[in-house]
Amino acid sequence: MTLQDVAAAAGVTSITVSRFLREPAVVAPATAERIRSALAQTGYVPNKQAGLLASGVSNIVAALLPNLANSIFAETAQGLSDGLQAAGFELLLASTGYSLEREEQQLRALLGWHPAAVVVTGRRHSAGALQLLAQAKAAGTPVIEIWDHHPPEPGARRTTFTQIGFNHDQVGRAMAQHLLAAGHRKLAYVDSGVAEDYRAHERGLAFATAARAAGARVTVCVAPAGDAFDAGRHVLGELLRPGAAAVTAAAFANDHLASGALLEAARRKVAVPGRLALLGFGDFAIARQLSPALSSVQLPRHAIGAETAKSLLDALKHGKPALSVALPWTLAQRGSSAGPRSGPG
Amino acid sequence: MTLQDVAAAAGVTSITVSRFLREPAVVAPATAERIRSALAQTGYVPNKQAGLLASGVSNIVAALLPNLANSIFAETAQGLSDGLQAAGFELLLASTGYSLEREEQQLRALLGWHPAAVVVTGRRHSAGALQLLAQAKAAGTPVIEIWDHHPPEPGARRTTFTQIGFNHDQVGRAMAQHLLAAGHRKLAYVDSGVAEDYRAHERGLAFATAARAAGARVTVCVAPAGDAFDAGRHVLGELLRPGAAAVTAAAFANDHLASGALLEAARRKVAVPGRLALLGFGDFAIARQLSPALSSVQLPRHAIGAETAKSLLDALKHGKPALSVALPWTLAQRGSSAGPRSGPG
DNA sequence: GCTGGATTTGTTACCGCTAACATTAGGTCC
DNA sequence: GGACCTAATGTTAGCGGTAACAAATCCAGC
Repeated sequence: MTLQDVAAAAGVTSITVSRFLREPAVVAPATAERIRSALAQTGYVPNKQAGLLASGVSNIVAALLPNLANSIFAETAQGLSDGLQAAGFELLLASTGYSLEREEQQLRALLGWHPAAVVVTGRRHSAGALQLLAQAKAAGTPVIEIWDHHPPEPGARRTTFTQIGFNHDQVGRAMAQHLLAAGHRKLAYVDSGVAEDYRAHERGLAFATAARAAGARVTVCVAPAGDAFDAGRHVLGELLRPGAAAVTAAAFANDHLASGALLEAARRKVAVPGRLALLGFGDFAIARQLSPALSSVQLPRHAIGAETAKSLLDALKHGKPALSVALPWTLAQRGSSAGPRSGPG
Repeated sequence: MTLQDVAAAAGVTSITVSRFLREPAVVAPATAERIRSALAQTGYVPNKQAGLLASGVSNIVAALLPNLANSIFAETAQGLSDGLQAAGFELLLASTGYSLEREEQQLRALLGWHPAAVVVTGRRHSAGALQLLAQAKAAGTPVIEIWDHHPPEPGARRTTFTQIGFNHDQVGRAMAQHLLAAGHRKLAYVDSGVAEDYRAHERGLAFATAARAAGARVTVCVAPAGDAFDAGRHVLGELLRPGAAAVTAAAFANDHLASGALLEAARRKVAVPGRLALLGFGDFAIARQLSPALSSVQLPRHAIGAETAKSLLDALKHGKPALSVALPWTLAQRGSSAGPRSGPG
């Protein structure tokens, strides 16, 4: 079914149907009616390949996220999707599984659709991906890095892109300060098992640096791969092992790990926060349901997507580059790290 | 950057470059080398719109899921994606938010890409969507309905499509039988707040029918909208309210609701399963972490996607229609509904 | 009744790529 | 050494739509 078929059925030429579809007002009422019925009768579905190719304008936004299963990025995708759909844009999603190599592959595939804008997660990319992005930016395609908002590294000589997200160093420091303020001096940071999640690693680094600067001792450990709850349970066991350096508070790379630890603590009848304070990251739905409720860092998950869509649409409309935005986050103190510490440190 | 530019840089015509990209072996080694360097130098990215339009073959599979944020469908998407990517197909994903109207909209948009196959969730569609799907099927495009595997309804005269999933009536009956076998005679089924999730509703219906047939009393209630854990907590309060009909076991539309109820029971020191047995659906990661662990129905979440990809690729390769598949599920008995009931029913 | 502008529809070329066929170059065989 | 095959590359047309311009129709105004 092509425009030609519809046109034949309506007794006009294809361009008239094409016009009717894009701007119904410009065709005569009688013709419009004939076209409308021809359309209904043939069940015509416009071919986007042909349309985009001919018009040269794209209404596609390509977005790359580490994964879609995790609620953390799914909400961002939702925010993006909502904002774009309202403006008539189509969202092309792909996931990288936290692998830079896969990111480059997927990016190459997505660019083949000639998107109007490109959204990638984070500011670390393979050399090839970086080149593709720089090329896209040079060609006037807005490129936005989301989930990060960091100043450019002094040494690095690379193209910079619009960033919409927050500063993970700041979050790491805030997590340390929160536990320090409660009187803890023997801390642990539990990194995620996903080695390529450099943002979690950066938070850990900032956490450790800030805590050590304040005179605290920090143990950094890495959660095992596999189910994150189980990994958290396992880590709790490690932290409390008799031979291990005693810690009184632990911060985690994400709420799944922290929840696992919290549940395991309950099972072992380890007092939280009395014996061990716990602090998560991401504020997943389960976090506030546990008892004690898990303290966690609330992230602008949806806002990152919504803000990106807004910024993108603005940039496309006015031809100006999109502006970087630092979005707010908050550390929600709940039972698992409640109040200043009273017992012996 | 078009093929022409690359061809000019390599001193050949565009068709030679086009051939090189699709089948490098057919161009002379010396030419191949020149093309390779021209490719690298220009940073050429092929235009898929043009390629698909010209060749008339599509490597796109369009899939519609209720949502992506929920792990239940995200895993299916992952399974689909994995299987298709390996075969060189691209997955075009869209979500419907459980709305038939949005499904039709999205379907219309996706069909504009002229996909090689279409995947939709469930067997209930709007009249318009049904027409589009029938039309696609008539044109030789495989259409697969996932997450359901039910015989066609006797009265309905509609095109039937390949189904890959499981029978929700069976699951509902099994859930009832599980609780009946433990001696429960006062049951409740807690439907999800998403009115359009007809699969949950069907399970509830089958649950109630089977239980009543066995002489049990069944209360069906609907969880309030909003956070599913909170909804589950709320429902538990309702079930135990003094005025309410006493129930000794409750089955839920999903594990989030059930987990909320389980956590609330713990908070209220209501014995589970002693005073109230709980049974979820979906086997979310959190389910087995709670104590008592939540009994739940384990679903072939990933398998539905993987099997669909396999079936689809097979159908496309051999031109035969894809085969319907009923995938296995199991009811995992855990602490929340453990053992035959001993106390007074 | 004719002119001139507005309204409506049509014609032509082209977007970037590929299928099908055409051409050229290079080597083999008798 | 010319016919003949093979390998390598080029030419032409067209995928389904849209932009830009051209033509036809209609009506107001004098």
